[in-house]
Amino acid sequence: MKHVTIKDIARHLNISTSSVSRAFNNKYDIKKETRELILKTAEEMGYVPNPIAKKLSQNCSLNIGLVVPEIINGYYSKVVIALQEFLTEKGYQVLVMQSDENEVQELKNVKTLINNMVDGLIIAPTAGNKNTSYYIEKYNEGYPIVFLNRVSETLKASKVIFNNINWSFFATEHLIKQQYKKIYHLSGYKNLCVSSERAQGFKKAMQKYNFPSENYKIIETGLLATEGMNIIEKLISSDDIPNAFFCVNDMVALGAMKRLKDKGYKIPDDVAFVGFTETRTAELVTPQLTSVKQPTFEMAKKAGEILLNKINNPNSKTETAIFNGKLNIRKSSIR
Amino acid sequence: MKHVTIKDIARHLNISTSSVSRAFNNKYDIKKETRELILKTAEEMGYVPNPIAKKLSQNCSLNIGLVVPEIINGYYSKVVIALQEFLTEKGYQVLVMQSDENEVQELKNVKTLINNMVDGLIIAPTAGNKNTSYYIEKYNEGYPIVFLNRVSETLKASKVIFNNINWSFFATEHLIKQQYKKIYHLSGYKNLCVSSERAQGFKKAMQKYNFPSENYKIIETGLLATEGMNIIEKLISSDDIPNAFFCVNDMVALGAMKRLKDKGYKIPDDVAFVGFTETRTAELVTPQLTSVKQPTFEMAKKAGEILLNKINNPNSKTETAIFNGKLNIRKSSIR
DNA sequence: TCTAATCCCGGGAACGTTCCCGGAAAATGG
DNA sequence: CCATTTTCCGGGAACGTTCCCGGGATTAGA
Repeated sequence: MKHVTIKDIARHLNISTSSVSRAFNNKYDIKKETRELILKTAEEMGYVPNPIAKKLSQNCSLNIGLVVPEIINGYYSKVVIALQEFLTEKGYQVLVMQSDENEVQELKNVKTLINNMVDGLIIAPTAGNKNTSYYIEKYNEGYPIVFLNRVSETLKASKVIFNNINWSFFATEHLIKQQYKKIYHLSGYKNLCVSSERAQGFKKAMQKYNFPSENYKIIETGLLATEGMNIIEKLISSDDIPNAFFCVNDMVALGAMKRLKDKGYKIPDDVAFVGFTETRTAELVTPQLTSVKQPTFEMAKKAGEILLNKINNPNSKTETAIFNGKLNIRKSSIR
Repeated sequence: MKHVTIKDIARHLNISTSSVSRAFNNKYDIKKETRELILKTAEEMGYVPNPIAKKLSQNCSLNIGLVVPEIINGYYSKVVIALQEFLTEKGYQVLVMQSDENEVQELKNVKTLINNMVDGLIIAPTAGNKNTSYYIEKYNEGYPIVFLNRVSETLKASKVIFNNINWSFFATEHLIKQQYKKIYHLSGYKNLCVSSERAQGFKKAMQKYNFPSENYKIIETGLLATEGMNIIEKLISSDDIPNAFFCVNDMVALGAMKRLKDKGYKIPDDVAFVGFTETRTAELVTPQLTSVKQPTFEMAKKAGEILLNKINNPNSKTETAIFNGKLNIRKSSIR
């Protein structure tokens, strides 16, 4: 288990450690032959560079911190994978922490990561803005941070976001064109920007198509399937079921759909559904769920690119990337 | 952004760096008052220890490598979270890599992690055994490795596994007791031990209850929903649909169920379903899917415990933990 | 042929800890 | 009061790299 080091190679070849180091870092001031000799004997001696020593001497950790709300959520597990792949290839390691939709936990995670000397952070914040000011402070101090997905367009920091307003507008428009006359929006937490943006898009569509205010409604629920179920219970008991639901995400849609089906409603004949942030499950339920697909991989990768750029080039400008998606129309929303 | 170090504190208090180090590591040979003084001024000066230097000097990385087939799979995202929580609390960091059900990728991941000097590895191997011999070799050299979930009971290494045989026996028995007379098992890859174990459990039940061989069948599919869908197509075209399916996992069950529903079959009246490794979706489809729930968190945590024990106590014995689960009976399998 | 530039390489400090060793001061024992 | 132990602390090497500095050898320029 004893590791062979740069010194062993130097001693073995009777040269200096500097030269060995130079050979590995492909520096200019080394003769081609000696470089090749060093690499060859290093290979033979089974040398692998010690990343920890390297980190200490260059004082950077080559670690990137990633904070997401919930890994079990398919969206964020894709984010994790995408960044994992992208950053590993660039020589970085990714430390993932989840905040469980809890601001206190989130801040704790970020501080843990900073204390562990990550070279930069990618954060998909939870609802609420209690921590944002702290992050912005760090960001303004020059600490490389990129916000992903859950952050408002007005935030003054590098970020990668989805065009929620437009795509929830399109999703709603689709329902309108299918001639559904009474449409409710099941919204997420009010203080979560993606929720409010999606609600805005919904409202915009309602107004553009002159829906009378008694024919649409925005109901705040949450992000979980159970919350979709609960709201249906309430609506049924107050006999207030519309023709169609546009939901803040697939989970809420699936929960609501499930409960309505159990109560004997026919989907989409009695009630139509459109979700958001397409999940794997969307295609496994009956009827299949119409949903807005986001380019998750691309968004995550972009966040990685912006972050690395900031790390390698500290006074690079604040960057904002806004992505568009695709409305996958399935049986849950067509007559 | 300049970090304050142990030396700064030493200089400021006019003491040695050794003492400062001792104060932080709570070593015995330091006076209580000086220790408190040091901690206090360190706090005031905003000192945070540099983990990289610590790692170098103790030559251990305090990193644990975790290799899973697929993070997007709900089971493994739970594993990731559980280990993340457990190991972070113990002062370790977790580096997660996914192998995408690909042996080559898996080996590459493991080697990357080893080169990055992880102190130990937790591996949930993909199907096939090409890499296992390499891992066992490392294990026998004393490298701390714990296998999780996907590994046969006969493997001579520390491992945490689920009692697949018994619980697929119970699941099958449940279908038998519901009076289903013709039951097929949709199995995963043949060379994946969890698949073959689950098939064994199924067969055991069939034999115990004296099912004639024309009334049961084991069909090899895969682990994905689409594979469940495809097999149904085939069975329908050869007019070979049984009364009940016991499936290797929920995804296959959900795919198969979906396709049967689309073709007009009633679940569970025409065909019943039981899955395995309960997913979130199990409760969102109609009818809800009966499934075997595994104690994922506990299993992952146990793997972490065994690993840490091995790291801190290199000649600790090989350990095997076998877990049991629970059959959650829902509408998809009751008359 | 002499000077200046270029090319290589070695020496050694630095990164921020831990930890071993030895010694001074204090406490203990008789 | 002296010898011995205990308590506490400082010095400095070590961990394995990188990187700056300087100097010798080689080449280029006239």
